Amino acid sequence: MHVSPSIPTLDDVANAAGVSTATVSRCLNEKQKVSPKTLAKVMEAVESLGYTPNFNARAMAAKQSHTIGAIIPTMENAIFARGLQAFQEKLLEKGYNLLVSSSAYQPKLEAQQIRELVARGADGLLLIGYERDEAVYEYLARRGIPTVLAWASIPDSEHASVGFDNRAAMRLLADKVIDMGHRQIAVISGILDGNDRAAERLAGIQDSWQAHGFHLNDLPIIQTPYETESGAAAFEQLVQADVKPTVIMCGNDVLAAGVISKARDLGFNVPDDISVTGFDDIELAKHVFPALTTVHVPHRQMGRVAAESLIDLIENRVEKVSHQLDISIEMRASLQRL
Amino acid sequence: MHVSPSIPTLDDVANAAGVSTATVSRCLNEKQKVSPKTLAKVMEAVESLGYTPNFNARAMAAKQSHTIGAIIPTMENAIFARGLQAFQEKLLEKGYNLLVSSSAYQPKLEAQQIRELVARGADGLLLIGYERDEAVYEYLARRGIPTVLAWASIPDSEHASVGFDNRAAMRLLADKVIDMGHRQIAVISGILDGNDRAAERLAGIQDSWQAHGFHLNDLPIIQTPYETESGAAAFEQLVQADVKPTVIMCGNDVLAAGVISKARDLGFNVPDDISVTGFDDIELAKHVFPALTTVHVPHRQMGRVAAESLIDLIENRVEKVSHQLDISIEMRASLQRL
DNA sequence: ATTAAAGATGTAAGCGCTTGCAATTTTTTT
DNA sequence: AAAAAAATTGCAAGCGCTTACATCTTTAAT
Repeated sequence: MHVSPSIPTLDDVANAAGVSTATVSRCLNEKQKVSPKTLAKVMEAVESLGYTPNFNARAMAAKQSHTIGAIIPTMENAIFARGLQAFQEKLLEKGYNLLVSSSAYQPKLEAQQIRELVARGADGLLLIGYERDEAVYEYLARRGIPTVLAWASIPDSEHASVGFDNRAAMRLLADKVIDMGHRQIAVISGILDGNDRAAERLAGIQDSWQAHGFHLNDLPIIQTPYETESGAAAFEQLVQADVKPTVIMCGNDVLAAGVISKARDLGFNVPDDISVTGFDDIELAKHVFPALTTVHVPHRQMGRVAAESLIDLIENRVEKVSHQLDISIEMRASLQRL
Repeated sequence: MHVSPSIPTLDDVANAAGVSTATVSRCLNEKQKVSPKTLAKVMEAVESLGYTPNFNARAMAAKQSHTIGAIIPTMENAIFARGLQAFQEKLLEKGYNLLVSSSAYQPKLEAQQIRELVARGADGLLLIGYERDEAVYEYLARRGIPTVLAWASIPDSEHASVGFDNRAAMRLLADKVIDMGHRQIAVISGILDGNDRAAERLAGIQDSWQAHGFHLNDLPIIQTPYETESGAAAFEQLVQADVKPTVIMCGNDVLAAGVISKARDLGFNVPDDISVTGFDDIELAKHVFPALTTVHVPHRQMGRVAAESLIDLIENRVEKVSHQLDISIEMRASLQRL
């Protein structure tokens, strides 16, 4: 005869220890409210039964889950990995758990995942960027879910955020590129639709371009998904133009890696024949050859600060604040003076 | 006056639609048991109230969560990203959700996360590798939690698994290396303790080495964490030996990327001066220069198959099976005939 | 038209936990 | 030693949902 594996509950522990369930619950959650001897008695019962609290029941009764949800556009490339890891570490340290899902850069899917995470009782949410349907923000506000937007910063906003100014950062890099003598710039951008970071970065290049007295019509731009293959394909297309670019500025490092590989395949020497720049400074950037000139983003710091801000929001109900982090330009071999 | 944001419940919907909560529940879960007109009525109420079911309550009442937990050693490098993304996609397709956490390669932490996920009501678990405390397996068995082990395969085991033979794969690569004339092999392995994949891979090299009549004492091995920096440091150490290696075989691509970078920094030409091999064939492998010879692992397929197996286990209670996937050797420029 | 079968809906008992309040015990104060 | 205050503990009412079972309608069969 098969006895189904019965999982011990609070009741079982209470019986074993000869106390009420309320007391057991207190032993688990507010030790200071319980006498040392009962605590010992109860903990022993917990041990011997191998009791683990049922999370769903606890969340439901306590109306809080000690869980934070994060929705990132993708797990597939390293853009968010490092920041998210730091985010999680900080959360664990503070007694929270992390639920991750990925939206595949699809706003619809993101909205759905937000509902999903809220339905799961997430105490707070980490979202990437700020551009999303107003209805989503309304939903979050109505539900009273503390939310932090990361990887972007919007100081004047009604939302809490931690990130950096994508536009100013990219402009800084573009200024440098132009100062180094480049006049034929081509841009490989991520898909702009629904991705404010990509849009800001492109705008940064355009800012610089125009500030230097050039015309937007003379700035070739290709929009393509954030994948190395796409970067490679875009490069192939760009170098067939009448006026060859002397530098390719990419919306992120992943695209740039694709460009560098493809350039070599096609017989270009980077940076002698053509320079390349990226954005993010993911690990890859140091290891492609030539090493990639890029914008260094303090991912780990961003993750940590985001975690702290979010928990502040949840626990202390502090005002929403925006943290603006500093970026820096990482000059490496892929960009050369003309 | 501030009205706290009150979240609509099943009751609210039932009232609004003029039916019982049971009926609303049926509309949401088993439409076919409800008449078309009530369905319409209820759905309208759901819409207008903006109702989202409370996940915790549902999981508790139904005793199943439609949630799968996965614990991976790290999110930080790309080793697991691709497989996990595919895993998630397949799960979503089948109506399941994924909860991810990372154990930082610490068995203790992993055990804790397992309990955590089980407490959260995970219907099943995806774990990496097979080497873990027997107590963990007992716990899982007692709780009756279907579990699939991935990134490793253990055909003769009592556990369901989907993966590949790390040992045989690495041996295949080592055979190739030796066949190409290399006699001075040095190995940079991941930390063996608590990481069966790393151990198997090392064993594969040793198998080949001995099969070719060499002595284990002549095979330098450095154990180090799976990070590019560690790979670089290990390389620096290895090339200071009396007999210089002609090839460095690395436990994974991340280590190998570190080696290639460092080698260039130190003035070595890869592969003319020294060859390098990796394992995994992550994206990075194609984009380092020279491109990395490595073992190609079908990560996406592994993720998909793992998802399917796990769901089979959960829904149909089928027997545990092991899926052994085929790997292949990806010959690229970093390995050269001697 | 009568009865049986099938279909739709409602009733209510939990699922395992937390927590306000009341009851009890212990400690402190007078 | 009695009274008051403080510290422990227990009681029991939910938290929002699912589902076995009972009840009521409708449809099919005789």
